[in-house]
Amino acid sequence: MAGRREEKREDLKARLMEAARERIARDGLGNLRARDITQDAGCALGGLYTAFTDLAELVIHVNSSTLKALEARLTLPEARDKSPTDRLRNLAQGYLAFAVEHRNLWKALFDHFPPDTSPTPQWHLDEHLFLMDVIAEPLAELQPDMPPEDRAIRARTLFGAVHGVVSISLEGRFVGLPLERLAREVDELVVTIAAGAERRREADA
Amino acid sequence: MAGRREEKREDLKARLMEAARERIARDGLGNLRARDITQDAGCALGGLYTAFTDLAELVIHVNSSTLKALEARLTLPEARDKSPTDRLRNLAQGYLAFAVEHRNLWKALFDHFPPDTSPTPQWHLDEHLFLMDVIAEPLAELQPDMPPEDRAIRARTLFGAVHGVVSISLEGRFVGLPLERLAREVDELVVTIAAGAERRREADA
DNA sequence: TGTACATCAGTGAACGCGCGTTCACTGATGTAC
DNA sequence: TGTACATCAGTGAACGCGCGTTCACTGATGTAC
Repeated sequence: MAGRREEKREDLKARLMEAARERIARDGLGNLRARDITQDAGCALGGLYTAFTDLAELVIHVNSSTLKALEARLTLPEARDKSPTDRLRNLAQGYLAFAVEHRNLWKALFDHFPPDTSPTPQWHLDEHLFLMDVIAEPLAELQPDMPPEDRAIRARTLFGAVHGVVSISLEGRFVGLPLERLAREVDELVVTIAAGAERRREADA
Repeated sequence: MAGRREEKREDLKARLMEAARERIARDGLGNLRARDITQDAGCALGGLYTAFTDLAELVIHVNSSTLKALEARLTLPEARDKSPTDRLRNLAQGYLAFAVEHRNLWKALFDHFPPDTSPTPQWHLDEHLFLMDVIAEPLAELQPDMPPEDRAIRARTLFGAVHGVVSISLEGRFVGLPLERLAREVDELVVTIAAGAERRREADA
């Protein structure tokens, strides 16, 4: 049977990714060790380097799958026909929920800086862009006359604002807030920004 | 002459801190090495451990001085008698300017996580609080009826939002924005939030 | 289908090195008289 | 003020170890006939 090799290879890759994912989720990216991963995956230490060029590449693949999971979480059809403001609110709450539930995987998205010798590949950088698109879409409805370029920047700003509020609470430099309270802060922030956008549209008209 | 020893000791501490500060500012916290610091400071490697318990403690002292510099930048008397909204705008622009000008020192404030064996001391955690106070003060003027506890939380949210927008641009995961454009985004965000607060006050009244 | 050879994925002991921290030593500072 | 001794800040070579990566080997998979 042809492809037995490729089959095993894919299986090894999958086991390594799953092991790395679980290690990161449990102990955080900073405590990720090649030896732990390969042990969990049931292969020798060197096996990692037959499946991936190095540990950094494996982490990028884990982050890639985390981004896909986040995307799935944020594009649930539930909010399809709500108002743009409510869709933005849903996005923010979804982002918060995802960050809380997968704290370490979510942190790894922002904490992984591979060395200059093997920088993050473009295909992975591009994977972040869906976040901007998914935000830009309700924004377009709120302010249809805004040029798409400005809208893209505004989407980034909105993401940055929500991400910042969530980070500050979950990274633990400052004292933590009860989750419901944090959710309310995020919600009010988004509502305020959305209302601001709408007022700006009216002012322009 | 008494105190010659203490004098030298203080001098060594100061030289080490200055050397560490410059290294972090130039190469970033992640590239900080005990050997580089002591060489720049003109002492032996072991000298670091007579002045500080370990490298992490030295970094905390550098971060402490960075926070003091930030505080000085944010409490300039220039905006004393402006409107609360304008004072918030000034704070945000000052924060952005500081982050841009001292990017690596500013990053170090958020990137330094000492090991569990010697966690960040309380006195240093407390040093972050001035940020909240300095934001809470204009907020109090915007919404005098808001309970101080909620105000503290709201200050944190506002800080998180501005910090997030600034971070996203300066940490370079996403494509960079021209500084003026970034400044405008931050400004509009603050104006929007301040206006939202004011409208909320009017609604309550 | 079976046998002989070729390939190459996977193995795991060994490498290498970066780097924080230690510690036996010494020479400058402080103390006693 | 000067001398003898005590202290201890500062020295820097050596330690130690964590950990990513390599590489000579081997056994499973693939190919040829």
